Amino acid sequence: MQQPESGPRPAKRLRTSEPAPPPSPLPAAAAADALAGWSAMKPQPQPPQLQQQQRQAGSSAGPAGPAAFVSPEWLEQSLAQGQPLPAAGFPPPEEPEVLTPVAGGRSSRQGSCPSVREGARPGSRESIRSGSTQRRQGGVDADDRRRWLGEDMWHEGCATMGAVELMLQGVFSEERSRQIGNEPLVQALSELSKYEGALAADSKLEGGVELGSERGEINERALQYARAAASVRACAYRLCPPVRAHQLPFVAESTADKICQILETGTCAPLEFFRADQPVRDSRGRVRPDSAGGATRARFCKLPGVAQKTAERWWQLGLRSFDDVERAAQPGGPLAEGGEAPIGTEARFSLEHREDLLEGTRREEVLEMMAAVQAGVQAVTGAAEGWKVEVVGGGRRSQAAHDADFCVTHPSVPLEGVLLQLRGHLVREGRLFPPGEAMFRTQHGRMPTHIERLRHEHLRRLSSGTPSRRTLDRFDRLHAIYRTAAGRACRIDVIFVPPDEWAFGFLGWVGSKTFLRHMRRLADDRGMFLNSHRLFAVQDGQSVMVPDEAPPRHAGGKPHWPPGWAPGRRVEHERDIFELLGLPYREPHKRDMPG
DNA sequence: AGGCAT
DNA sequence: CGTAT
DNA sequence: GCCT
Repeated sequence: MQQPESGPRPAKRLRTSEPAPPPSPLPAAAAADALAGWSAMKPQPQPPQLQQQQRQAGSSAGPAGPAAFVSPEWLEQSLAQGQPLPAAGFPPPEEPEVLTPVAGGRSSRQGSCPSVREGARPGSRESIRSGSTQRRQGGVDADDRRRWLGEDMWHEGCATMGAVELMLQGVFSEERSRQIGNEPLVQALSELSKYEGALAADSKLEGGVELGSERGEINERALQYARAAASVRACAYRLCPPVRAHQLPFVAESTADKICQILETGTCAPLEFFRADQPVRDSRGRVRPDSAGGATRARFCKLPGVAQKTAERWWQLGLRSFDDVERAAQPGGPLAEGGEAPIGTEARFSLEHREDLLEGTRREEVLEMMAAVQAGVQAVTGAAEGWKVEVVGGGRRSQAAHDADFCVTHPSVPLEGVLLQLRGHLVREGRLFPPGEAMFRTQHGRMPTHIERLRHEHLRRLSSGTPSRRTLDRFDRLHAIYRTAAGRACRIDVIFVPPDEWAFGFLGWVGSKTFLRHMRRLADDRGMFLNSHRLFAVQDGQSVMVPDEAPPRHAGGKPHWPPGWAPGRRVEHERDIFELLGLPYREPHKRDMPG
């Protein structure tokens, strides 16, 4: 079948969509009932979900009584949300506020908070629509784009590009965002994303048909909060209320509301409910029963070897803390061998060493591990010179990281088999906890045929929209637990990248995850396919490597060599990939889009 | 309404 | 089911 | 939940 060489490709996934469920009971009425029923503290006939929520709110986090020590903000937000909020996030008025709205941004050319515009009231239809004549793709008009990006990053093309490309013009540095004053807001949105992400295992039952449990399905709320958090991190001025919908990319009505609440009170309803392990409500005001336990489940997910399904399992067993889990894993408990949900080897180890593993990896430990990897590859290959061992992952983007990631290559020594030798070496040296005791996963031997497989993957995606079955890269890799000289346990990843794929592998392993999603979406928009191995395009129905076999594609999918590029030039550095995609280069510490 | 990274 | 950015 |  002949493939189109340019232009938008067909719909990616053919979903069998069920007819929409009948409209739910009036959300406003239900919400009013819930609040009235709660504040009056009188038992009224109600749906079981509401009763459950009230019990939880009253017993754990709710205030002792409606008239006691609640702040005006608490009352206001509870009314706005149509539900009583946990009181924890609403300190009495004399307490210092977490976030203090301050007029005027450091980088703002306007000299005052640019969100305050003449006449427009926050959140009103008037203010939302007022800029619509100017608005381009991405929902954000040119003036707002320019203020969001800042003068240094702004250029003419920014006025009309799509939202994904616009985002990639930004600078994503936690340090910069902190200096501007937006980092507390970034952290709040990122926290929401993590709670939503921890719930991703929940299967949504609609019309009796299970949705969202298929592999590859995503949690749209987690994704959206991550995008919004990234957008705020790149914002060049200090955000202060009122924040309008479409004032910055990936922030529309719903998120703008939450941002205003966070800026005014330090928190918002879903955040407080998640923190209190209570179920949150969807945008239509309906309780999402599967969202109970967000904070506890997100904490469980931090253990290596534990993800959404296991965390949900533990929550449903009534486990509420690591101590609970530890007790349940004792002989006779539900998580013991022969129990109803036996804990895995990796999770058991992680639980035991949680103090080490949850603390994260210190700088000197990263350097210790890097030296061990460097010495290890030299020892097992006998090649003393030429090894390149680079810190990647969060440790490359910033100082703080939960684990240590290393990309390894050599210009002439064949990498086949080196991973297995290194693995054995580090175990013999006592530096890695051995298999059977802790996380110890390796992938090897997938490299020899990987390019042809990637081409097929690319074409299959293009024609049928079917996503690849396997989503991780094909490099030889090791995921394990390292024992430092001081005896601490640290998560370590070692990835062997062949020299001709170095730039792609390095880019893919430096991340961040959210940054990569944006880059790969942009490649897709351009009719290309980007992964940790290569950049591909389609030509004559074939998948071809860019730039080795074909020029990159630009807007409209047209083949076009960027300045400085011509047939024969190869990708050597990360910067080359940015150029082929038509993006401004960003150093790793400026790719730190939060997740 | 379809798509959301690989 | 968990693994990576 | 936001963008196209």
